[in-house]
Amino acid sequence: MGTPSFAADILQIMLDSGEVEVLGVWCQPDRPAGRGHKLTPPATKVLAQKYELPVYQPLNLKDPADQRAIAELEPDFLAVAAYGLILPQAVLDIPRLAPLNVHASILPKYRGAAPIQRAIMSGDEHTGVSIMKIALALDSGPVYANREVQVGNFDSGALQAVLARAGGELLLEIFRNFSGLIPTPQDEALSTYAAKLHKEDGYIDWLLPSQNIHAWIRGVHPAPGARTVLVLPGGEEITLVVGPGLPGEERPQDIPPSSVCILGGNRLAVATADRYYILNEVKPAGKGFMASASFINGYLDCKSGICGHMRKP
RNA sequence: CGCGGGGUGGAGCAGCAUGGUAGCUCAUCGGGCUCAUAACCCGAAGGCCGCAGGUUCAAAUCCUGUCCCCGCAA
Repeated sequence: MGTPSFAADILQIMLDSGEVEVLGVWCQPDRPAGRGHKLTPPATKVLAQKYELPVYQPLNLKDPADQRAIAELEPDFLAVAAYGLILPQAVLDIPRLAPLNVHASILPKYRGAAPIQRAIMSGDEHTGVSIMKIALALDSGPVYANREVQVGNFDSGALQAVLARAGGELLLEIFRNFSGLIPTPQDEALSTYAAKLHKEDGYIDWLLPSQNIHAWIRGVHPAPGARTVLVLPGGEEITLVVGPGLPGEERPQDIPPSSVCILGGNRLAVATADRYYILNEVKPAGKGFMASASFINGYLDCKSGICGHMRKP
């Protein structure tokens, strides 16, 4: 049971293993999405159909008929990842062995909707995946196992793929050794909550040190995206979404933070509290991502010195 | 019928309301300067202006149709 690509990646691992019999796939109903509001199927559904697996898309799982449909399959496990629905106790009681959830953090830290992003934004050096028995309260069940992953220089999109793989493999291990496993209750006192990200969370504060900015941008990339507004000397403003870049050389005294400069090698840089932050790619409003050198060529007049400054949207 | 932006030499853009020599910043190639360079100077190549019709003496520019791309929102 799961809906977005994180869940689809894990499902793919189950299918590739050949060790698991997937009885059915549950995901949220197709929703109008994308340009023109075309009805779009979730990632897991697309994958399930490719393998001709039965797909179920109930609005919720409160209807006894939908619950019965699950029960009739007589599953050993329920494996859930980013499903986006609350499972009633009646559903949790169905599997013969256990209802399991793959969560992209080392619980009890980062319960909730955006564990990957929040871990990166906080500058954590590592995070991971946990697999726990599902309880009624959000992400609170006792943990069977977890696996750490280095955050490194990943952004959320890339780290999600890494965590999905780790989660899938861990899930397989649990399936294999389930009879010997005893889950460990979470320490409630240590729990933290990773709230869903909103667009405003992507607004960059250029007055922070470059490392914090670097972590922040990677955390919110690619969704909801790191946003800022470039104010040109003439007063014209360009709204930008920026991709992850790199901290650069130290900021000279006479360049105030949030100034935008072009450094040697045609690099687009923003002054922060301590260093320059070098932008690799940038997306002007209404356009796609482009190399920052291309942006300079097409949008900026100046070749050196301060070419403008950034402000929050 | 959700809202919007765009298709112009390899890249990113300007030009289009007031039709009439194809522009800018890069990249590329050649030459020069320099101990040297991603710096600087000089020069060159490279475009049927998405496609199809229409209006006109004349269309990148106006009109119609068509294809493709992208962003937002969810």
